[in-house]
Amino acid sequence: MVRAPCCEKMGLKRGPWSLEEDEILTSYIQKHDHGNWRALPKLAGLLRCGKSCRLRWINYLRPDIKRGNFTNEEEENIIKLHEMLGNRWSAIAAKLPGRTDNEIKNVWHTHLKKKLNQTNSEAKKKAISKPKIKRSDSNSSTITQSESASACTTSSSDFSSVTVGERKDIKSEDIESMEETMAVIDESFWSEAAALDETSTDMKSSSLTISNEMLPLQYPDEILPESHEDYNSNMDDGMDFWYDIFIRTGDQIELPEF
DNA sequence: AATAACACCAACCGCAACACG
DNA sequence: GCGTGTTGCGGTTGGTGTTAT
Repeated sequence: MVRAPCCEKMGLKRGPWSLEEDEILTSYIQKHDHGNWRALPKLAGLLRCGKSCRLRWINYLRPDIKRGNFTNEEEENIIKLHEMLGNRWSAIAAKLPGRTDNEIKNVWHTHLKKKLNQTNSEAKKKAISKPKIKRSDSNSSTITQSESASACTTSSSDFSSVTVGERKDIKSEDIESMEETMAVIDESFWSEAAALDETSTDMKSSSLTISNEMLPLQYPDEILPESHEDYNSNMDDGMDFWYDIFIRTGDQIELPEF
């Protein structure tokens, strides 16, 4: 069976929809439901292919579509969902009532991708001056990057992982052990840390002790990569560096210059 | 004022998955 | 299990509006 030629070859109309066409399609679907999309245009009296009608209805005419700009909350949700699901726009749209996959895809390519890249490059710059971390326990030596890398494989529950430095290859077993305890502190951590440093009256040096109040800044568990493959795809999609220093409650961080 | 460059977004295309006989 | 038709999805395109030169 040969694929049916689409629209133009069949003498059907293409391009932007007129108000009249919208009205015809809307009133037909309201009366009869869409049923078979392929048969719909003929039944409704439209010179369009079924595919085009379906798209128009789903992305524009459906009554439950939310119009207007995306709120910050929606944008943040998209970013988080994209980290989790990748380019599965329909799955992302399913979590955002009133928004279509096409709209989300557009907003991702026009705004969020740039926004994320900008955020990452700023974070990269900040990461150049790495903070020193002092352990609060008996062997309170400053943590080095190699130490932190080895900490990756530990599953000690009182550790939180923080990212600092360039991307490294991480084995899938490392990911598994990290998933239980891993939390990534992102740019907001450093800005918040800086703000704390500025406002704190008893803080003489530019250092910060990790306290429980800071824990909510950690990445929520549900947006961690589900698999090594997901992890890699996230990395390829702009999240191209992770800090790899591990901190825990009570640790003291000497903050970099801001 | 003209036009080039850029940004946005609706619509299209091709493919894969699914449904059904 | 296979062939065919339909639907849904993600990537891409191109028209239009806006901003910069």
